[in-house]
Amino acid sequence: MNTRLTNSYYRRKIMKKVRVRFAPSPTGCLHLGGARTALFNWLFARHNKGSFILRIEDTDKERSTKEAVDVILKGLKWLGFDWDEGPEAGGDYGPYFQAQRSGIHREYADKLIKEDRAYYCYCSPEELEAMRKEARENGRPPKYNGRCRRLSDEQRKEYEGQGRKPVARFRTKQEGATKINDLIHGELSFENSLLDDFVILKSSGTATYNFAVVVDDIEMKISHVIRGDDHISNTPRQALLYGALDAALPEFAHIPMIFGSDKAKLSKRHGAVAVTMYEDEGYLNEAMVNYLALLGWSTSDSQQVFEIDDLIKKFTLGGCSKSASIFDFQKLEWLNGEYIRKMDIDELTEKAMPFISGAGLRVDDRERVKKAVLMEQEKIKLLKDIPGLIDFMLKDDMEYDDRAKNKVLKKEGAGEVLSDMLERIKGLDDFSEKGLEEAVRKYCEEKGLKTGKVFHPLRAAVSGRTTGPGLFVMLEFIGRERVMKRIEDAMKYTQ
RNA sequence: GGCGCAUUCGUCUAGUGGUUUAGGACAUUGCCCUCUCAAGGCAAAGAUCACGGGUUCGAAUCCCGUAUGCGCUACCA
Repeated sequence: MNTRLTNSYYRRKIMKKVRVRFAPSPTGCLHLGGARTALFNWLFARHNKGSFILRIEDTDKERSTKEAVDVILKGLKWLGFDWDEGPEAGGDYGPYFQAQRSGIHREYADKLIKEDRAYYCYCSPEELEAMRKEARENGRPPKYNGRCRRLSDEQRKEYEGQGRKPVARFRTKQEGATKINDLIHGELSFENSLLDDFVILKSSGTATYNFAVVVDDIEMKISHVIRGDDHISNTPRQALLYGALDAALPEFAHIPMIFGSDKAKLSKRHGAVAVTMYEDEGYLNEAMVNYLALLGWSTSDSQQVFEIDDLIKKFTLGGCSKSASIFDFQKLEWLNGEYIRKMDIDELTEKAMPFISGAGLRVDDRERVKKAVLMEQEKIKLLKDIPGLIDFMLKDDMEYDDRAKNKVLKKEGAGEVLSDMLERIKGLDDFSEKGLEEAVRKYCEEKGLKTGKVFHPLRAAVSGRTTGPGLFVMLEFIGRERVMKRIEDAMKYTQ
């Protein structure tokens, strides 16, 4: 076999290897929008057997915190998005904290300066502000006016002498247009003349966002940039930098944003925004991932429920929509219920435990808790709901809700039914679901009563509510002694 | 202000020139099942495809305007 051919084939394979990254800035928690961006990147990587890289963009030293990094990592782990390279995972293209890459950024900037594709600018923030204000007042776009574009050595020395610290600006070419092929939006075109000489290195010596991403994406051999469409307008600037740095452009895919119910950007107002807060609310990570995938992505058969492997198998960027979507809690809850219903009872009990004990219920008899959960499984939407659904079965004392007290127990005949039931239950040989049902039905028959006339007061008396699990399983579970005591207690509400 | 992106039932969406009286899902309403609540089954209601022009025998689908929303226009990311 021809070696050269093999090499080029091999190289092409390498070049084609999918490498995507999720690059959050640790200035806040991992919210839904970020989680969804992470999800699409992760799915794309897994679908294509590529690498998913996590890079922390902490160049804004003012606002970045270590706590935020931890929260982001925790959120990603909860959702199950494992990363192949990044914090904790390591990798060959580190460091994965952008702040630690400033040396690399500066090297690239130096190269641009040397080639005169970038230059130092000594204008102060005040001067720039005045410049913009003046431009605006005269009806011109507030672009940088290029004052330091051609500085002589003397001028530069003079500024330095004044103690001015320069920024580095990219010499943006003003002719032509920059075209970007976006995998979701198609061809995007931008006039270069609308761009100004943007800053690539701040006076502190650290890179700006637009420069740092490009350098890091080149260095990390990122093949596809999948990010929120709020970055579309940044893309031409970045594309120009790729060109100046003589690097091949990655593929771009800009995914739509997620809004709250008021069509505004998601914020604190929309409730639990940190992804980890959904865990505390009793959402399942599988449901969350499934729902997030449904926001802005779909298959042509409108499938709604996806196991994670199915999602990986079916995910393509072509299935992404272009327009922003509104986060719908009701649908998330429905999906959560779907997953809870499908869940193995031992696993469900395990996940429910913290919520149950957190509500002050006794959990030492695990089998008992499990049985109680099983009885209500089909009804659970959030894990958080569980204590309220089963507490009357696990506690000795119990309260009567309004409907039970005033509607059911007050009904005519309820008192008589209850005192009869008390007698029969006392003398019942087989206090089991089956035995109870037989006895109660027999009683109805003898008395010529509709089953509802008996079942309902009995349920209300024993559970204190009008809804709940099947009556007879519930009675068996609660136990003869407590059932009898509760019936006695309930008689005081009857007329 | 300039530029960019978006616009199909309340919400998420299918749809890529004729198979569309615009399909599905959540939510809503009704019926069935049933000891209750759920779940499940069935059904209804809900979209003049943002608006206005074109192109075409024919447009939700292509083109051009307008409106609205969002984004960028920072030494934030």
